Amino acid sequence: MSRTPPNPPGATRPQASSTAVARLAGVSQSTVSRVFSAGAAAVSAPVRERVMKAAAELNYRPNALPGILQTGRSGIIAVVVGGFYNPFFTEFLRCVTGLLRERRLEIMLVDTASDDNLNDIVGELSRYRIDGVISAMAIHSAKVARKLESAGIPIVAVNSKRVGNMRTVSTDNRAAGGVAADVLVDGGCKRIAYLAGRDSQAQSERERGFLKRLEERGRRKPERVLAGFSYEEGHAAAVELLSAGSRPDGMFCVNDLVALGAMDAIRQAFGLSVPGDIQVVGFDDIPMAGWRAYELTTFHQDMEALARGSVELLVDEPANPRITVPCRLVPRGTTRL
Amino acid sequence: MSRTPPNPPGATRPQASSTAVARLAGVSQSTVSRVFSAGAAAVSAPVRERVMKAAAELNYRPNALPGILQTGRSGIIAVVVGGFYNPFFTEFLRCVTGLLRERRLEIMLVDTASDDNLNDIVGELSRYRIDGVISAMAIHSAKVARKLESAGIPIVAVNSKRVGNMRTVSTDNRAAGGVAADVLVDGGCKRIAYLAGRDSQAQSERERGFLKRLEERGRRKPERVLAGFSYEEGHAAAVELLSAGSRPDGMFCVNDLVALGAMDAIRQAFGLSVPGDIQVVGFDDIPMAGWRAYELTTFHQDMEALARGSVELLVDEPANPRITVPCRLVPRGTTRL
DNA sequence: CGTATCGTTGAATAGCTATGCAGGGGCGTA
DNA sequence: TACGCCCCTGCATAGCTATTCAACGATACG
Repeated sequence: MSRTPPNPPGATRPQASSTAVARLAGVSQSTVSRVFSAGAAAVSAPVRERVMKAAAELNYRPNALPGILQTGRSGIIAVVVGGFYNPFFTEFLRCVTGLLRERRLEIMLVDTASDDNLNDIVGELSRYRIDGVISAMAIHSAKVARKLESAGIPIVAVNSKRVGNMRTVSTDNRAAGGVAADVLVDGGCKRIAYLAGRDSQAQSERERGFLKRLEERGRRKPERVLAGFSYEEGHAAAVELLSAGSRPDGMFCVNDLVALGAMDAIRQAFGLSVPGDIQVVGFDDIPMAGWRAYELTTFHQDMEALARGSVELLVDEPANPRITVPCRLVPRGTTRL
Repeated sequence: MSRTPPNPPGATRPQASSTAVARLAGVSQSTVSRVFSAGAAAVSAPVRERVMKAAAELNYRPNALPGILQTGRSGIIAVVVGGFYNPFFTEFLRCVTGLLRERRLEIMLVDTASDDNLNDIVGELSRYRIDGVISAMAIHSAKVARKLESAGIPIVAVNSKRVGNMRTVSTDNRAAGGVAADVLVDGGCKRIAYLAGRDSQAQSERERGFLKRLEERGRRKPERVLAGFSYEEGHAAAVELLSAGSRPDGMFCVNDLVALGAMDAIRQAFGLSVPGDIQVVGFDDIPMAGWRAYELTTFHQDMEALARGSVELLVDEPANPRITVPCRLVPRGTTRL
């Protein structure tokens, strides 16, 4: 055990280098490198064994950094999520981490809501020579996208409008909005309301499809309340809606959290029944939508497909830079259908 | 614009080096480095300006890798979470990402349930010269901890038993278990049940404190049902318990997800009332515990404190390698108190 | 005017691995 | 024996930045 200089606080113990292993094993550094290289390198059995033994003794682990320095490829993908409050994001994260790990790519996590923050972060990611970015924020910034592009970092955005050369993968929000309209109309709803999210691509597409189908079926424009994306906001929006005296008998909500908040308001604060008095449709199919207290009719976003699309778009660079993933209605207990 | 060799698919556009900037600005590479170094380096105003202009033209971003190569410190912390299903983990993740970002540390995300997987991952993290690991798995592996230690990578574990030189930060699970017993006993419960999680430090500490206090207060051992950690498992466990004919009037659940599942079983499947027929206490205080349909009495884990403790323990390396964070009862509507 | 000092800049180097190139030895074949 | 070939190993190098040391000019002071 040789003495090493004192480390700054929090420093890792200095790692053995391949040169040190080589010295101990009585071979050259190249040979050590070959032993640890993935390809079936040409190393004789006895030498290989000696190297392995020396490596074990020194606790040697190959260092990826010099390789990155030469190739410029770090094998690291940044995943940007816009707030963890929504289980939708965490489920997406779960799927993506699994897929990236299969491809032996590392995940750098970036959590941000504000744009300023993201601006700094672009610089930070460049410093580490990130190979690409998968962005699953609720609200995307065109400015940041362009900045990444100018830095030469490819980006895939989920449920986002296309900016520059950005690749996108999206749920077919518009089609689902249409189906939501069908469900409520076919279920016999006469006075329909829409609980909207803040401005985002997903939100506006869902609303567009919903409005279009309602119009096609001869209904007038539904009442619209701004709810945001959270349970509390959904609850407040429903209270506002029902307090104002309007009594809708059908509600389409921008996502499940909003829908669940609205349901609780309808039932607890107003003593009304779902689906008896008001039918409710959500979006995302987060686990809570299936909980017995809710049994929410909603749309299942195929997270597995969204995640796979993101990774393929980023890594394989297929010809078509945009993927649309269908999503399916999950009929449960909050609608008549 | 000089020609560069073709890139492999998915490669980032090659980044300009400080040497290239230096050439364009007509200065030395050292000078460019000084302009971009944080400390107020001694560079004259006109030179600085010329360098900045050249850098902007080439879209230059400093490369962190050579520095890492020399110092051995990557500025990257790995955060290991054991499954995203529990909002507890995601909330922890949110807090930790914020704190690490403040300290200008990057986050490498590792999601794993299985140990085998983790074993590979230790090697992977060494390759990137990770500065440290924050582990928030439900179930920790002593083997992995030792392997990390032998690799010289410091580790902080949350709600885990101490292994080797590992640093730990934990909620005071045992004390909280005692308070849970008080709440149920003081609330008048006569037949108390415990819905247990799978083997983990948090689980066993909560149970230990709970049992000890019940004994101190002259109650006999509560009925114990194994539930796991999820909503579905909690639901199933409660169904099992109530179907078996035993009719507890108080329940302490290893976490909120289990408690919410149990509540839905009690109410929907058996038509019983909470807290009328059965009082329920959970653990974690995830957002859903406050939802109007549940209003679950539970213990708030101070995630902010747990996260801060983790980061400080890892980065500042204080004398005491273990931190215990108190947690507080949040009385809501599922108990009489 | 001589010297010390300071501010600014350049040259050289360390940090570690993968890889191309060359050399050495062994073996088979003519 | 001579030659060619293959297998294995070592040598040298690129990749980029921060930092140390030296050098240079200018300024200030005695």
